[in-house]
Amino acid sequence: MATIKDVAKLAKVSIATVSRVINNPSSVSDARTKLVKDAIEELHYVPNIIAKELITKSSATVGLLLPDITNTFTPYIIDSFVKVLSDYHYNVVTCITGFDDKREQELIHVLTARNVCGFVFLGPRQAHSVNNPIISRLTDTFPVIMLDYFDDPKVCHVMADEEEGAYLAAKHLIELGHRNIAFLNGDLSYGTYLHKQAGFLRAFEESGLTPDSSLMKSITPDHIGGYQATTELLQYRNRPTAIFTAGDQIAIGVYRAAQENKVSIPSQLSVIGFSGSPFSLGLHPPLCTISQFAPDIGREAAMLMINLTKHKEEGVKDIIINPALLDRFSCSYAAGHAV
Amino acid sequence: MATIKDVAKLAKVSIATVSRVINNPSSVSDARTKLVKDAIEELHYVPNIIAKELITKSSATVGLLLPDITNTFTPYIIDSFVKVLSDYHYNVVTCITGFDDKREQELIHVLTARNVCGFVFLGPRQAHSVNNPIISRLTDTFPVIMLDYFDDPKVCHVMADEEEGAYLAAKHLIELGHRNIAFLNGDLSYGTYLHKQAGFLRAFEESGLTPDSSLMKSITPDHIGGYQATTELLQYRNRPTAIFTAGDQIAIGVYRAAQENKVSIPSQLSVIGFSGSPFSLGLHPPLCTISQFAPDIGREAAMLMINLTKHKEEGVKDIIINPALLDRFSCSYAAGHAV
DNA sequence: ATGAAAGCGCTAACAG
DNA sequence: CTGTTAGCGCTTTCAT
Repeated sequence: MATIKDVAKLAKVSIATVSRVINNPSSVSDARTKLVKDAIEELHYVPNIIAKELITKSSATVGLLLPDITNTFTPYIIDSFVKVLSDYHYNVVTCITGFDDKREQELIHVLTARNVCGFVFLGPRQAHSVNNPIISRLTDTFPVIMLDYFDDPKVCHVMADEEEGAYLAAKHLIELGHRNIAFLNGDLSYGTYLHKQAGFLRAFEESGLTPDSSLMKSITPDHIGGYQATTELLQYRNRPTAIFTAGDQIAIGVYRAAQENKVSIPSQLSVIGFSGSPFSLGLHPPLCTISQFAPDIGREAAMLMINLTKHKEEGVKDIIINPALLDRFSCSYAAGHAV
Repeated sequence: MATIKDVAKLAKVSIATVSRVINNPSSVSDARTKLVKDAIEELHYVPNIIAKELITKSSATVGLLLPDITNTFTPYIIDSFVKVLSDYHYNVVTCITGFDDKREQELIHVLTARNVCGFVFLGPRQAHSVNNPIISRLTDTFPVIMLDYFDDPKVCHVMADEEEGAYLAAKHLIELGHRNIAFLNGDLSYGTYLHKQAGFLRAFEESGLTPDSSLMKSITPDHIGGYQATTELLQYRNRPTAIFTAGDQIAIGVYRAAQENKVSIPSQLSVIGFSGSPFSLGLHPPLCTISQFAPDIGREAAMLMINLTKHKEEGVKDIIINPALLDRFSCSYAAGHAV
């Protein structure tokens, strides 16, 4: 790889002049500018951004940490996040923790050593993860953006109001006349599932109803967990007439279990998912779901990081996105409900 | 952020000694090692990898370029790719081109400037993309790994034999007695779809059969394209008894169209997908599909990159993974076929 | 075993 | 307008 020295030598100018035609072209005479540009062309010279950042003490690389990428929600956030940042000439180093605390800690360390300008954490995080104090301390040095619940006023949040989303879902089912409503949720040690539960309960409370706790389950939040739980639920004497799932992936399993048991959606079983990934439209019938507007989350997180770093915008800023009920064809009135 | 100087000052040693306790501990006395380690601890010192790489002229960052991440296949490759690389202390800068040639070119340029150690291209690529010559020239300086068809002996390939995969799918349907077999494929200017077509045709040729070209369609390779095409196909007088799709996503649309038209899978319509993403198991009935073993592709690509950079392994190496038919419940014998 | 000094590729005063 | 010089954070001879 050619360096600035090689260019300077070939163009018969000093390296300072080369640096100037790249960073401050107006300060160099036309004649020398041409000389330098020709040399750059000839040598296929590409300035070393790393070296530049070393001396300017800047960085345009953001570290993105996430536990899992193999779901239908995360990639949509990454998509807009990465695209917006690259529009502004930022790079993203993607790290996958696999829900492993030790690994996450190492990755945070490596990203620090790699001179990132900030951190973004995407995906479910345990309220009492051993790394949470480390992340809190990170805010002394870097902007930290959480795309999830995290209880520290020094980190920024960009996320949907998931409590409200779950509230919307439960309220919708209650208004349709359902009373035996199952809730297929994840592990409550994660903030996301805890808040979804809170929203679910709030809808019941508001209606003066009491949820059947035997229908509220903590499962592995994927299609397998959804399939197993639904298969069980359909045997219950207080069999649910509606199921709300903490993620669209879970709903896939619900659909399969329902179809295998010849339970028709929505006439015999209403289903609402959570996340609003496009593929939920591909199910039959198209899944009613709570959209978190993944692309918006990614875009807003990217813009916030840019403001926090480039414009040195001060003050912690939280961006909370309103979730919305995407009413489609997987919900209907409960049997016997007066319309 | 503390620097090596700060540590040296606090430990009252030279910066060379600090560097040694980090990189070559055996060459420093126990007493000074402790002094330095205490100072590192106290200052939360993290060595700047960037500066180190600048001087050692090394790099452990690989550039990953892909057109689209919002599908059910790509994330599985990224998952294993990123995880294996981080096990070996490599980082991955992820860039999304959005099928935009200009953007891809800029991203290649930026990654070069960011001192990556190599490039990986993941996802469909046009056989005559304007950037292909640029990528070819990249091989003069960097290892380049293609996770797709690319016609240059200087780039490495890690991918499934997709021609063989399509052949397997078509052969399976033919052996089940199907003759009216539809093929929902993508744009043939992309190598991946062209080779799938070749495999499809080979199976027919081998059986002495001629495919019905009116059943071979180039569509947008997602669930919407699959839905639209299938809705049409089901009106045909030579209505297909089986459909092979170039991707699992397309098959989602096929399922929906079939269900809406009360066409039962597999008894009235057999379906085979392509890619083998786990979610295809969640469909009802579970989708028969050609697995490309995405996690293997990611892992092998990562290991190859490590060998190419760390061990300076010479010679271009291609790793071709055998696809496999995952026979599940979406295919059955053609009506009237002798069993 | 340890420190001084040179230098990776680059920018940014400082002279001229 | 242009070149010289110092130095970003770090490693690595070269002496001692």
